[in-house]
Amino acid sequence: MSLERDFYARSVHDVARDLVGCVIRHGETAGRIVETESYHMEEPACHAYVGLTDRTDTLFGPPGRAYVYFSYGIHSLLNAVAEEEGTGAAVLIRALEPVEGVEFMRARRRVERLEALCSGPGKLTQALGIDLSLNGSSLTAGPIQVLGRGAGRREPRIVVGERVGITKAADLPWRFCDADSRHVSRPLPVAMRARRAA
DNA sequence: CATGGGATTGACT
DNA sequence: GTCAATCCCATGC
Repeated sequence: MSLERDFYARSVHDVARDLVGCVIRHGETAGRIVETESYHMEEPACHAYVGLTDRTDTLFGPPGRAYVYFSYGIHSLLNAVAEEEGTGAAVLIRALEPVEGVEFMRARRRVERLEALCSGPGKLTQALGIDLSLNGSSLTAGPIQVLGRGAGRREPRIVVGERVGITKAADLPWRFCDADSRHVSRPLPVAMRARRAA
């Protein structure tokens, strides 16, 4: 049921789109992915743009591993390494819909609202207990697992938008959101702003 | 070795 | 809408 290496050894943009609707699990907690972004070494917003360094080692490694890095001195951000070994590319996991272990998430996050638990890349790592020590770990063998969209589950309706919070290559449409989810992070993509659920 | 920027969040005006 | 917290890592002296 876990996604295998071949799933990740493809165009990082296809991987990002196809990860929406999949379930990510760590320990007692799990959530359904509702938002991702793709990053590729040929474009300056990607950490791998600078080439192979100690930091980007994981990005250039084999597909199907976790790239976890620290942001703003506070947050761990989780990515799934994609494309063949030697190509620096990864999918940033930006938001989840909580599925399992909601009380663990509430305890770690110290907030109650379901929509506040995992609606951002720094929030979901805190909720799932993911930190820098998991950088380079396998997503196919664990401890972090990624499960495919179950058979019979609906195909998510995907809205594409511009990536969030970057200053370089900010116009590329490499953000993928579940159009029907209330757990997508702010700011919402333009295509999701007008329609408010009744 | 010193410096500065960043794929964020939460609190506040 | 603004802004600070806080630390890893790349770069440059």
